Amino acid sequence: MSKEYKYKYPRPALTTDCIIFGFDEVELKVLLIERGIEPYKGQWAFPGGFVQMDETTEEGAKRELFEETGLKNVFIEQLFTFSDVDRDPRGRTVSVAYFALVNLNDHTAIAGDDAANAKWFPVKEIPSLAFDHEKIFRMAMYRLKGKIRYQPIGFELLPEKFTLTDLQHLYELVLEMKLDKRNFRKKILKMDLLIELNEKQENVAHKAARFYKFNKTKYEELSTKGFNFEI
Amino acid sequence: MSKEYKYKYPRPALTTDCIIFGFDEVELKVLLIERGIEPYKGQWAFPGGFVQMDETTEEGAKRELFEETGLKNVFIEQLFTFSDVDRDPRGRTVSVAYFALVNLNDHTAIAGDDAANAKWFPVKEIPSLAFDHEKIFRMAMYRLKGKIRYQPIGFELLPEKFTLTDLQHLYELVLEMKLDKRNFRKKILKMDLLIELNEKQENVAHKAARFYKFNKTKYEELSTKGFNFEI
DNA sequence: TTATCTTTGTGTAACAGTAACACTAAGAAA
DNA sequence: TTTCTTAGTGTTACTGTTACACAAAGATAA
Repeated sequence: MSKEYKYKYPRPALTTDCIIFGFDEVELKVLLIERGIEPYKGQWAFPGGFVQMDETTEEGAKRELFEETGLKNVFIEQLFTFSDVDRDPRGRTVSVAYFALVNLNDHTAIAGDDAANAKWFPVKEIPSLAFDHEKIFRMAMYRLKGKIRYQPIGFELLPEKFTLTDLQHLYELVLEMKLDKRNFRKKILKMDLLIELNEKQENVAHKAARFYKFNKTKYEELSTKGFNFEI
Repeated sequence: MSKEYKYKYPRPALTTDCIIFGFDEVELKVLLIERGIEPYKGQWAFPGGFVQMDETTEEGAKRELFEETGLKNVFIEQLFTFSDVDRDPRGRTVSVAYFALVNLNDHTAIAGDDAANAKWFPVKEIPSLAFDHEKIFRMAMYRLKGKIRYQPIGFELLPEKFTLTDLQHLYELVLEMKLDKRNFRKKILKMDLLIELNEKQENVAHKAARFYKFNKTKYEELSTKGFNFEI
């Protein structure tokens, strides 16, 4: 039966949208879904859906993320709430957007590889998007760029073990600027937040680089004491 | 007639809350409203209300702000969307919180002075608050503190004309730390964003300080060219 | 009219952090 | 064994930050 829920005053529909950034050690990508129905049928959009009555918007976004990628326990953060009156032609809809960061190499079977209508797009090759999702995307990029310098969120995009060159490349990619190798290493190592592993690259046609991992526990300890991460 | 609006799926109610910071050259304050009805009757809460179908959440927050303070054209910014399932005992309610900055000296008749149930509280003397408003308040304070260093939002709290000592006091108050007078002046003047006025304090029992005003136009020009404000 | 009080307004030197820059070492492939 | 590619490392100049004290202005009180 339809039209079951009645209210004294009209209410906007409430949805979440999830901007999922993925990094495969080469490119920064976002996950888009091809819409199968009108409006905007055939166009690409961020995964998202209605907020249920028994979940917070963050839980809703995590649920969507899991449904689309099979991933749990990934970094997720509220981005912004979009509420333009005409942003959805079907009727008044307010959307709380979240952005998530995942690594594309650790997890072999992340949706988009199999799901026919989901695909990872390099952030430099985004097609035109449905609804106000281009606006949402610009904001997500801006936030990522601003945030990566002051919070150690870059590690969320890298695999557990990474080389300093990997890390530098990621920063160069996101910040869209070249960084000096020696200065970058000096700075990041001085923070003393990386654990040097007794492991090196294998099967590379040059000197093998050492692997490191991020010391999250130490970071959390330090940041309660007022330490500020900064690249 | 009631229960007029019907939907196929249940929808949370959508509200805005507005954390209005005011500065009177001595203290930093926030505007609170005493609730006249249940739930939380008699307790204090941030002004807010339901989002209408023909306005964005930001327009709704501005409308509330105008209704409570009579102020228009003040600085306002989205803070966060709060969506805990049980945050309102009357039923599922999601609230988009905004924070606003106003100066309490420029405008003589700002609500709270007359309206019996609205009052400015120094941020160090906030009573216990209704709903999840204490959580909202903590977040607003944290945001203000973080943001004032990297964006020239402090000027929104000061009158048009202010002395460098006023500005320094505001920063000391918000950042909760003492700043060195000479270094503070050097830094702020080097940015070249203040216009030195040919006007000094009057009726003060000591050497009169010069007035300055913020060059907003120049800041906006510079920030498009990549300039970053920082104290 | 002079002394006192309060706050304004200013410079310098030590120090810390940032930016610029090039070569040797390792290891695979030819 | 030579070549190729990337890893890994230090020093110097420069820039910005911190720490710090006293004379000038101007109202008020003696």
